[in-house]
Amino acid sequence: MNISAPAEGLAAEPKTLVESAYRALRRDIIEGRLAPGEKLRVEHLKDNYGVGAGTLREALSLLISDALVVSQGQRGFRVAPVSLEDFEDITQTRVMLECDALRQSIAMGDDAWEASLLAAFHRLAKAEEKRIGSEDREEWEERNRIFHEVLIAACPSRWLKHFLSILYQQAERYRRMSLYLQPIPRDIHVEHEALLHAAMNRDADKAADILSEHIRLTFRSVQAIQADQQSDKRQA
Amino acid sequence: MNISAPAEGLAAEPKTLVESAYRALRRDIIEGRLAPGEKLRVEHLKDNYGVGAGTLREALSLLISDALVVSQGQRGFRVAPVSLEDFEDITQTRVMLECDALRQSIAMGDDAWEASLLAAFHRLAKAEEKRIGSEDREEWEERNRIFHEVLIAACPSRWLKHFLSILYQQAERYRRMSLYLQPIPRDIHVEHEALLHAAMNRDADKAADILSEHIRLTFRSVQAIQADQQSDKRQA
DNA sequence: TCAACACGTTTTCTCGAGATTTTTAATTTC
DNA sequence: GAAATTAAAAATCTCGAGAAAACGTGTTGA
Repeated sequence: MNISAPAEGLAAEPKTLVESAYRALRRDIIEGRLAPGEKLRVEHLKDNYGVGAGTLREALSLLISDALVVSQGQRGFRVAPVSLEDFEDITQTRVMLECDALRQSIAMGDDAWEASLLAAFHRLAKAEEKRIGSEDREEWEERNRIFHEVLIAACPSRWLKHFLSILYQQAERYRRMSLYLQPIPRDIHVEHEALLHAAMNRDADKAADILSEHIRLTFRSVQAIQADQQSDKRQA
Repeated sequence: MNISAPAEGLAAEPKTLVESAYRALRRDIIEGRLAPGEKLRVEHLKDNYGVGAGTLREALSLLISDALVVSQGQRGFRVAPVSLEDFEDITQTRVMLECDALRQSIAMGDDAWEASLLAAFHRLAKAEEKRIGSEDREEWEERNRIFHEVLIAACPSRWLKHFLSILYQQAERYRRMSLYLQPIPRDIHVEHEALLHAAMNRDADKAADILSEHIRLTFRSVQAIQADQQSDKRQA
């Protein structure tokens, strides 16, 4: 995720094979098709993604920026491992940065920002309705990301937003493990709605509180799932 | 700067040519030998660094993680541009993150941390003495980096420390423009000493205040230099 | 004078093959 | 039987050459 990437996720079409392979790999890692810790053998993967070895190596190098891939000189590439400890760190860091960014955004957002926030919420709500029946998760994921992005869009700090985009991506890996088997009952739509209203009312304290809880709840869900799996193992 | 890099900057020897080229390029960018905004032509640079084209491309891809290089598909690589606006953003973000990390570090640091902090300060002080006469800036730069790193070393958040290492590197680019022509009189040794004592006394509020000022002063120095250059231009 | 176009040059992007290093497996030795 | 040694196999790392795109220059036409 380049810091100079176009804002608001209006990702332009990939112009090079490196870019295509980078995106395909990123998707496969975030969505779990490439398992955490898995070895990424260039000679094997280059066929899967239809590019040369050098091109694939370059794509993997780019994924190191996002901390989705790790490399240890002379011993190749691996999918970045996951751990509950890491997700807790991601969650806490994200709460701190995203609340700060949200406060700045609420303080500085203008009418156009309010309008795009409403629009993003509406698109998300529509996807939430559709999501009930279908398994079209990707659309909801995309719109959820954009809603969170627009919330902090009026924050003027490019670096804050850059770091948050990395953390969001990291969190998505974990979130995908928990969202469809909800050990903690939650109505995400209601959470988003409360967030929207607090932001529109320029109530920074309330918005930050809701956002904190919103982010932390996902961590607790993943935590609960892991606890379940642990006790399952013990019984078996 | 890989997040899984060994802590405390005990950088192991580079094991691959990619790693060597990466470090050489990073150094040349931070120290200004490769100018901000400059085009990085692979065919030309590969001779300078004594590696093949593919290898150099990979090194450049790694530098994108650090936001020291930017690329626009099909139009090659460039050294990341600099601007006062960007440095102000870096400064503010760094103040927020580094103060938070420092508070956590002070809260959690044990005896071993205190010892390594004293040691790092001592090494820095020695380098400061030597620096008066000589032009051996690199040693001081390295020890200054380590002192700041050790200050926050006891903070348990790997992500916070990862982001801070990126911001520190960015700030170093700007700092190198200002430190030897000091438009604002300052005694950096005294600042570091006050920081050390506040940390050793576990006075988090005071330490955070000093650190904020310490980081902000560098920004004001660069700001003053740019203002001077502007007025010089106007006179000429 | 300016804009648009075409051509040649430069640079980027991409691939496949060869040299090192790591990993695996079998063999030997205590 | 276990540890150490050795050799084969696999994977990584590296380079140079060819295809595609961008850039600069000079020409043409209104």
